Amino acid sequence: MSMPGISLRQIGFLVALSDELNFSRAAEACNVTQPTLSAGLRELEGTLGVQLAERTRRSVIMTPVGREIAERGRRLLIGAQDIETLAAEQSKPHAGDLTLGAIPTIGPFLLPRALPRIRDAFPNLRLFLREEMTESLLDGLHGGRLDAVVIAQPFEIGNLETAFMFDDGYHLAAPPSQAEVPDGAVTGEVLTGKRLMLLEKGHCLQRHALSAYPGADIRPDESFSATSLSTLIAMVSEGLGITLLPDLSIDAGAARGSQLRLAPLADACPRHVVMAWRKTSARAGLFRDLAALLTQSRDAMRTA
Amino acid sequence: MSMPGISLRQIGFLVALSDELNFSRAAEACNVTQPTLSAGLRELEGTLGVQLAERTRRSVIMTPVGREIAERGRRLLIGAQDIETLAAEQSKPHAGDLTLGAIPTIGPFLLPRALPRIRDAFPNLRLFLREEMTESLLDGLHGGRLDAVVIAQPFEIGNLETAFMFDDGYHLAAPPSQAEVPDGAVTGEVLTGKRLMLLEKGHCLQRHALSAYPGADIRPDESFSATSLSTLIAMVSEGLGITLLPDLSIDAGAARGSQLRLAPLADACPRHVVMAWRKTSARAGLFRDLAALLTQSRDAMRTA
DNA sequence: CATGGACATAGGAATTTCCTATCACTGTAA
DNA sequence: TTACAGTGATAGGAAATTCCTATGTCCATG
Repeated sequence: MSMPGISLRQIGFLVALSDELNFSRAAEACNVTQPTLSAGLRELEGTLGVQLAERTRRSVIMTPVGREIAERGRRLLIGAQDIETLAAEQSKPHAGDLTLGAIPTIGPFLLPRALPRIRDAFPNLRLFLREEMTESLLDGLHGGRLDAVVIAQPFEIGNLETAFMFDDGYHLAAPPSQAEVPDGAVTGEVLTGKRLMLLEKGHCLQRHALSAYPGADIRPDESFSATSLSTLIAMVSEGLGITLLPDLSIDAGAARGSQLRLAPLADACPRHVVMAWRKTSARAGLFRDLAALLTQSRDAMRTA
Repeated sequence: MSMPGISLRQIGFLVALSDELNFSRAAEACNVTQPTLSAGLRELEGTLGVQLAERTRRSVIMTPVGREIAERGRRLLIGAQDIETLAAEQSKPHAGDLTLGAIPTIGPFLLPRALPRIRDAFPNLRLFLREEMTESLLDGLHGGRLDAVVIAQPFEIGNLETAFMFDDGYHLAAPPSQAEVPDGAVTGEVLTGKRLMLLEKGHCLQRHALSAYPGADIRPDESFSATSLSTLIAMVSEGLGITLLPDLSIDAGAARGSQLRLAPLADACPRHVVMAWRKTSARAGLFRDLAALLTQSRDAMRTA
């Protein structure tokens, strides 16, 4: 294993530059001055023997190799940080910073309830929470911006490790006026031929809700799309249509105060809510513990 | 992406130490003096905040974290080297050093014939060849000791990329005395109930030959095992038993000069010979080209 | 034409690196 | 027991590197 001629610092410069496409901003991101970054990149180009970025006076354009190397470099930096994290986890288990992402149809209903429990179990953990849609979460995970994410399967997992947390079924939500929705539990039959109001494109709930009854003739109401579950609930209250709401959101009280008719759909295919992280992550143990805590929190909401 | 506190150089120290378990030898491997490595490792332990190695006066023992971090570090170094290789490949395509491994039942018969062709096509490539058994080759590949390997499927590929090269069938090889083996092509039936002499444990040809006729009652001759194909051929010549020889070795003239009776087994399941390399390798293009050249060389042997 | 923002360059101070020389210790062999 | 060989740690200083400030040069824009 011969010694590398390049340094992580220089790789960091390259990655920052490929993100910012601007020497000064990249330098700032690296906590160095612009000349330092400039020299560092020049030296990297020297040792590698290839041009990594085209500098015109006005803009920076990465060369194809530059882009490729920046991408590999990003993975390298993540690996280096994993090593540091691993060491930190070793000396102070379950402490330090953790950036956790969650999809908007789960995060706001689950995490606030779970926070006391988490704080209690891991008092030295500083939790940074983010809500994004699945695709963005997975990007962030692979790019090192996020450490772990809470998402709903089915979805295309890449090179990820997952821990199952709980299944999340659906309630039918209809305006109080809509008498065709009975009180109490109903089955998927009431939905046949109906049009559902859904969240806007990109939310996995959209896709999942439509496949809650595989083969059934359930279609989206193309004329509406909501940006959040609370908007959706408001729209249903206004009598604009019906929708499926995740059980979790209802148990969390999202529909409390509104005049919805809610009926559990016991026979719907539930979503599988999981915690996911990079296979190479240094804190799989923490993530698994965290997943268990979130499962507990969800169970507590059910019985309450 | 915050800047790492550790350096590749220090990681290199750790990896070398975990390989050598001796500061002086590790230092030599890193081309530094022992005090330098000593200080570097101490500093690494300082920034990581964990002890990586226990130093007694008499020996070095890696701590569990030390081992884990060394393993991750090794992957990091490979990634860094891949970047350098990628850059080199960019500025001088298909040049530089390449360490190619091959199993002993293929390498010696294929590579010598192919060398002129390779030299011709890639005059700036310096090829280092190694012959090892499959398991060792795969280890070397993942550990960065080898860049690409030539092996025979089926086998458990890990995170590898492969390029198919050619199928390699079998000839039945028997002593000249053994009249039960007819001249000309034969089918698997002649083998039923027979005992085959094979290479010693670890050679994939052993396993492959026995499964050339799935379901057939062919068993190894436990009392013999050869260390190389030429030994095996000599043993058959001596009348000690019969065996299956790969077509490639015969076309390469391995049995030339011996008194074997050779009969092609047209209906045997052939081995699939492939080139394999790390998915993350920077020279997939070169490897694919090389595989094509080797396929050509093999075909040339057939027609000749 | 003046301006602001971009990246490159220069020079020097501060830091870091890394070597040689040496120490302190410990098993081993005479 | 003593001498020795081999281990990793330590010290000190020379050399190299790093990285900042200040400045230069070019270009697009108003």
